Amino acid sequence: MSHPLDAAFSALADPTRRAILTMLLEDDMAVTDVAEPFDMSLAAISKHLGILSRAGLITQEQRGRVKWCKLEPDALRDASIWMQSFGQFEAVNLDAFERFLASELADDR
Amino acid sequence: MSHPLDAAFSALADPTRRAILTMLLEDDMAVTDVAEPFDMSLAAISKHLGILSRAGLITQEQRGRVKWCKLEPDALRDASIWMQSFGQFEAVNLDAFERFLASELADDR
DNA sequence: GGCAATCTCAACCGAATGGTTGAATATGCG
DNA sequence: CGCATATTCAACCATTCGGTTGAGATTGCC
Repeated sequence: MSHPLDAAFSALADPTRRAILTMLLEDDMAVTDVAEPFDMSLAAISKHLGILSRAGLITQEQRGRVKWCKLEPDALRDASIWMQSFGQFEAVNLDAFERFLASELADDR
Repeated sequence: MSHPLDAAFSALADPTRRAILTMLLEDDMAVTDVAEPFDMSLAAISKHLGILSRAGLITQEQRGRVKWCKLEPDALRDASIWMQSFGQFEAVNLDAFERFLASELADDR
């Protein structure tokens, strides 16, 4: 799996991992807390986090005995940019999207 | 693999399939012509095309003994919108993003 | 009809995936 | 120290994946 896009897309292909990313959108989380809502072992979640980490979609920082997981959207952005090249469905560039985001946030608060 | 995003992302995870999509960006192609530049059997490419087709990323139309492959960017668009929601900062209202998309497209053409 | 061309099917193979369990390794706390 | 908490490691298992090969099934052409 040499190309970084391979890792990013195949990490995104799993619904558990996408759910984890969505959770991390809210806030950074410890491994145990990430695992809590899922009906699977902690070891399985630990593996999923490893895959997300190796794909660059999250980073993990050890603090004490707790490992904090943090969303890292750069790899997502690369994948997104790749998809943009199929621009038949959207003439949107990321800069425009960021301006959109900024205005959304400005409106909200 | 119940969720449509599962199929889309895991189809995109393979470099051969991404290359095929890029080729189809140029023009519709017959299966044999798709297979030509790759160093693998026709049957393997046929399988890849089946996966892309089941993911909704392409459609295939039989005409005579030739099966034409056509890029179908709707599934790509769904996946792209999902990813955009992770934009660098905060959670984004998808409805708002769709309105944004619509207005962008309206402006362009 | 006969033959080449186009594409899929079926069976097989090795490697990767997604899960399990039980043990191991740190770390924090009373 | 002794114990609970947090996380990973290692071995295992069933299933899927990405490829192969050889044999079909259609279709077009002379």
